[in-house]
Amino acid sequence: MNARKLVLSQTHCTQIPQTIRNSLLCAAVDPPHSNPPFLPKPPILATGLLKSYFERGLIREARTLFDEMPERDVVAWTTMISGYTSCNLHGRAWVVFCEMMRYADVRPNEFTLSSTLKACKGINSSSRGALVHALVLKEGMSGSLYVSNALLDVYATCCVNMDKASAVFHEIRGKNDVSWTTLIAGYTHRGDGYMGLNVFRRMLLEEGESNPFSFSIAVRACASVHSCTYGKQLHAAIVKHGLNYNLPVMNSILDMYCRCSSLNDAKQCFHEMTQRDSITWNTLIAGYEKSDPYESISSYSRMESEGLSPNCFTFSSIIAAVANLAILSCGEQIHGRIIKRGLGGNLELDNALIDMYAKSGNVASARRIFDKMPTKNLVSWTTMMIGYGSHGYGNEAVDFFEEMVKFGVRPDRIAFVAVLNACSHAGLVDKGVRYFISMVGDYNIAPDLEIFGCLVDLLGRAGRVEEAFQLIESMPFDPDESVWGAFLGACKAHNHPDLGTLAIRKVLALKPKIAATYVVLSNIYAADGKWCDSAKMRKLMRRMASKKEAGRSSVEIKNQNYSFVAGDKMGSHMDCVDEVVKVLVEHMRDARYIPDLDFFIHDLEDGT
DNA sequence: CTAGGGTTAG
Repeated sequence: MNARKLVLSQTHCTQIPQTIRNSLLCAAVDPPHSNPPFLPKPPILATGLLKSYFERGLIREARTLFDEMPERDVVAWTTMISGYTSCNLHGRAWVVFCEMMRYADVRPNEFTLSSTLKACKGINSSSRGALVHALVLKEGMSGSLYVSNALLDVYATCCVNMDKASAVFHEIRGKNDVSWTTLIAGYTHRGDGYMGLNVFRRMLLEEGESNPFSFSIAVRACASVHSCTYGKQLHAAIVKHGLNYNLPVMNSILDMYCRCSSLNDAKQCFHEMTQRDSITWNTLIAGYEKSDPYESISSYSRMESEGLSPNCFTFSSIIAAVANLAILSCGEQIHGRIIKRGLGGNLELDNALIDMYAKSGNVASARRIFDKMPTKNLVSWTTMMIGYGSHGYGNEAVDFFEEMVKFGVRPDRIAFVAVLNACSHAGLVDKGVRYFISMVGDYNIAPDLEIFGCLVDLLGRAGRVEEAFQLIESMPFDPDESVWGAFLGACKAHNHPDLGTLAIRKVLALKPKIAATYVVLSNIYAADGKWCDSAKMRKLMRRMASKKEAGRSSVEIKNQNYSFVAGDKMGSHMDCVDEVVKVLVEHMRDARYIPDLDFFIHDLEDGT
């Protein structure tokens, strides 16, 4: 080591553990006698220091030290690569690997290759993974289980399908549980839960051995296919293997019950858990968020009273729950707590807040959050767009979409659904059609049934009913209830009785599951004077509605929340609602709006 | 110096 190196080491050493510092300084002051002076020992100590820097997140220091190292062996290079990936700087890790291959006179070993493959996964690049794959073959490293498993993981997470991953998997001789779990996770994380479960079963048959990792990912697969039956079987197997004391495994079981909407099982599972961490609570809170927002909020207070502090995940769920209930004052309170806890700039939380303010009718506040965000992603833009679109600002929503594209954010399918809905409500038919063409042509997004539904609605609302019908006939999907429903509305609004009759037949053949469909049908019959058919629809609807919990609406009046279902009598509060409705009707008359009484719900008693 | 699992947003 030269003198310059010694000085540098001392400056670096101010922030490192005493033991490393001492050994490094000793090594620098007293070179080992066993080494001849012109053949320096490999920089083992400096590499140890490098690793220590990365563990503490001291990236700049690590880089400076590495740059100053007079001699850098494979281990030093590999430490840089794995150090960067462990700090989530996968791009830099890749650059170091390229530098090593280009300029350094060292050959990569199995450590280097598997660390580099992890970096490829981090930057989501299967092509770079394939490059490393070639190198693996060239270096004769394909026998290394670590390398093969890392390669399998890159292909499983970054490729469009599982072909390459499964090819790698089948070539591994002496597969271990990591190989199996990586394959299962690959299928499961891309939404192919059945295939994931299939591989899991094969693993149990062939391996005869299981591990907690594979169990929790298999449980996740059950959740993704909403199979509570498989989930319960796995739960039983987990108890049998004594894994019901493994916290991550039980968290995944809890999540599975929530996602399968088995809230009673979720509740029981939660109570039986001997150990709970913040993920347990977050899972429960997120699970209740969709079906029982009140319970979600009360779980949150219980979580806090048990001394666990909520994090971004907790608040995201709570904000979503509040958004579903549209209780603005509560949302503002939670927003305050988020700021107090210093979680203000979190991207996902800000996105949830935009949605909450927009759903509570406060589009301006939503926009304020959006404007203040240090970084925005596609979800931020889309949420804001939906906020505009669903409050009658169709033109603003469309402008917003344009601005987003100009900003360099690439829209996905959901963003197109949002902009098409906005066009539909703003009456911008031609623009909407152009967006559809651009979506397919410029963005290479395959339209699905939902997108075709938007298009049918767009054409139908604008009165281009025949075109809408041709579209339904020519699209590569079987139209569902919502497509026919949108079309039916158009037939009625623009007076196309023949196509309307056809649509009615099609809708009824699908045995509708949405109550609103029966309302539309009933009203169409009623408008036509077919009272008997109309009543039949009401009857079918009531029979269906009684099977499931009624959809509740919430309203906030003077800091009081009222929740009610259609047809509810809210007692004395009803007077207040009636008053508001009367005022609204006055406004409508002033604006010379002629109400379409055909759309009024004909609440006929059965048999009339 | 190396590989696999659990919770967020449109």
